[in-house]
Amino acid sequence: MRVSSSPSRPRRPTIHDVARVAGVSRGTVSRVLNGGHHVSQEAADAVNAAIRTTGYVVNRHARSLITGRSGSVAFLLTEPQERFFEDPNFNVLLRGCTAALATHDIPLLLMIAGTRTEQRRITRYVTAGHVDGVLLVSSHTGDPVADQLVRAGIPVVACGKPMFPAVRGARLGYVAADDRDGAREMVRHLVASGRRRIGTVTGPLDTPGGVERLAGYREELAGSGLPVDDALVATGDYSRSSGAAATADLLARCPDLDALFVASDLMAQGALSTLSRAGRRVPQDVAVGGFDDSSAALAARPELTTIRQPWDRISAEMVRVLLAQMDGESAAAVILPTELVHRESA
Amino acid sequence: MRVSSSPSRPRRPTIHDVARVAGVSRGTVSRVLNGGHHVSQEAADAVNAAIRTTGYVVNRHARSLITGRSGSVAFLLTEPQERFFEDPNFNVLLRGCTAALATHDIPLLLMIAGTRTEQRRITRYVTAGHVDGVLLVSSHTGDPVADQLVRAGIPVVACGKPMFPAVRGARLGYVAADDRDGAREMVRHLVASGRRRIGTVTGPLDTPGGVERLAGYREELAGSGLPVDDALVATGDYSRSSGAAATADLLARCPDLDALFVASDLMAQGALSTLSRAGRRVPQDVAVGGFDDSSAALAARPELTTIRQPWDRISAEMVRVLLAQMDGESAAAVILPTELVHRESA
DNA sequence: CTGAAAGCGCTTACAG
DNA sequence: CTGAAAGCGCTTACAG
Repeated sequence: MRVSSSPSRPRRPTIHDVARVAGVSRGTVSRVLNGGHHVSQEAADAVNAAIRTTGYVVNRHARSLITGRSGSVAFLLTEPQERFFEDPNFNVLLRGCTAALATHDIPLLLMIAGTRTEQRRITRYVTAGHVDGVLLVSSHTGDPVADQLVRAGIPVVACGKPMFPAVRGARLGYVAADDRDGAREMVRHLVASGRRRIGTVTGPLDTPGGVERLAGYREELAGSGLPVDDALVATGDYSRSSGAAATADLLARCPDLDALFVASDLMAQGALSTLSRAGRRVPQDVAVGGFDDSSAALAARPELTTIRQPWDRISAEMVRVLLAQMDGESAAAVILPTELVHRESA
Repeated sequence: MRVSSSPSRPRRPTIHDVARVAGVSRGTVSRVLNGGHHVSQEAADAVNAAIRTTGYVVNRHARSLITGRSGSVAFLLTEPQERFFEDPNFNVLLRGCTAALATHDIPLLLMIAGTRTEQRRITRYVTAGHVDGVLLVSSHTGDPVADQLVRAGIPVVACGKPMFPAVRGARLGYVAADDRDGAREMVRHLVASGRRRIGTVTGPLDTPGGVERLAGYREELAGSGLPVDDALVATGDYSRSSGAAATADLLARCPDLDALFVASDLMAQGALSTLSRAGRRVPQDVAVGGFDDSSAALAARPELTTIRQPWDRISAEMVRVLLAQMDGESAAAVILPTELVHRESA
């Protein structure tokens, strides 16, 4: 039975055509394609020449059918979409992962598990083996998708330290910036510049970034001999508007605050506009430190002093660790150092 | 010959298992899977039940091997990466396309053709049939990738009106906002508010957005009986910094300008900071109108009056048109209306 | 080192 | 409506 190919596209050359032109068997062509082991130099040369003259490109579907591997990787977002798509870091991460995978000739499938239906669909798709591994962007507690993928034995590497407990200790790699240390560095900087009433706007406390940066804030304050006052802590959700709202709360509770450590640049933008509306000058009246060093830091007025997360390295490491896991290595955890970027706001 | 499956993952059920459980042949199962034509209700019910009990999921590789279709679509970026990844619209577009395709159970492959090498790799990948269609984000003249894909007969739908001449009239669909009309609307608004020396910062003039918005600016000015002065025109590249630089030029050349139509919100952000550094108040001294209604418009201070591009509809239309093209329909062009969003800057 | 051959899981004319 | 069968393009033990 022949499936008629559309008339516009001529039949693409197959391994059989290459074999004929090279004067060898299809098995030999395949061996050349797969590393060239157990093939004489002569045969290999003939095959490579034939590949060139025929314009042969491997049919990945046929290959996948027999190897059982798809040759592709998913980039999976299980957050509510808005949050991450609003985040300038997301772009950097996505671009970095795409580029790193391209190096290995592995296409990236973008998947967004916003709704329950989508989650089910994606879980089915991935566990059906349509993808060899998953780069996961999701840091919330009890992510059912991540949980199921890991249980199903799919290699998964998360961005940020995973918090879903069911999975802890399982075959789940991750790559994260050193959130706690970064937060400490920022608070240290604020203290060193003479601030004494330092508030913080945290990320969601069911995310590692939320928890760890708050912990770093508290540790550094305590280490500096400053009181740790819960009235100085407000929680946001990483969005600009939540940063504005949290800052308004803080200002109402502690009118005397003279510095703010905000757990993301985007929230810091919101903090800046609340401060400006309240007539507080930055940094003279209130110093503001952000986190991420995303494009939002440069767009802010004044430009944000912030903690740089090495996103380019994070994406490269995520891909490296995932590929290793797909090759059977055990899941690795990689923690990357952060860096203080000094600008105008603190 | 059996490829040993990894011990951790049990063999997945195949069409054969479903057939056995349902008590029918594999052909019948396949027919049910592919629309259920020529199948009795009884058989269909039995098959569906068997699919449920076995947890069967189709093996797409096997299906693709025989149908010759991959069942996936590429989202291809051929711009220098930085520009688009800096653009907040990009996220909206990417998310929208992913969601629209997901509706049809079609995965989106993200491809970035930054370097020459990448372009070659991607062209080979796509023309080899690894993807059934391409959503193209690239508006520059003479894009070699787009050109080759269209020539190879791959269904392609571009975001924005394509400018590469070699391809014009070929099987290339596109979806675009009405750039010219949007520009006219903004200039009309500026004129109506009493502005007389209206400058513009254009996009790159080898992009339709650059060309069309400039044309709209000129048309509306002429229609309003205002002089069209080339000293009032400066060109940017859609980046924030280029908007800042172009505005500085304009201010030097025409210190008396009282309004600015900036062809993107991001560039308008740059314009705003140049204006602020120059001591010009917005909108009192200089009114500033943007274009896009991206998240940058809301982040700007003052908030930007801008032209809204209907990105959600653009992505949905791109997918619709591409799918139609993949089904053999001819390439369509869709122009979507824009809308003035009135905020603080003008 | 190399060829012949089996088989991956599916779809679809072809007969009935 | 339905089954038997061919065949999509590839990889990989198995013999030689």
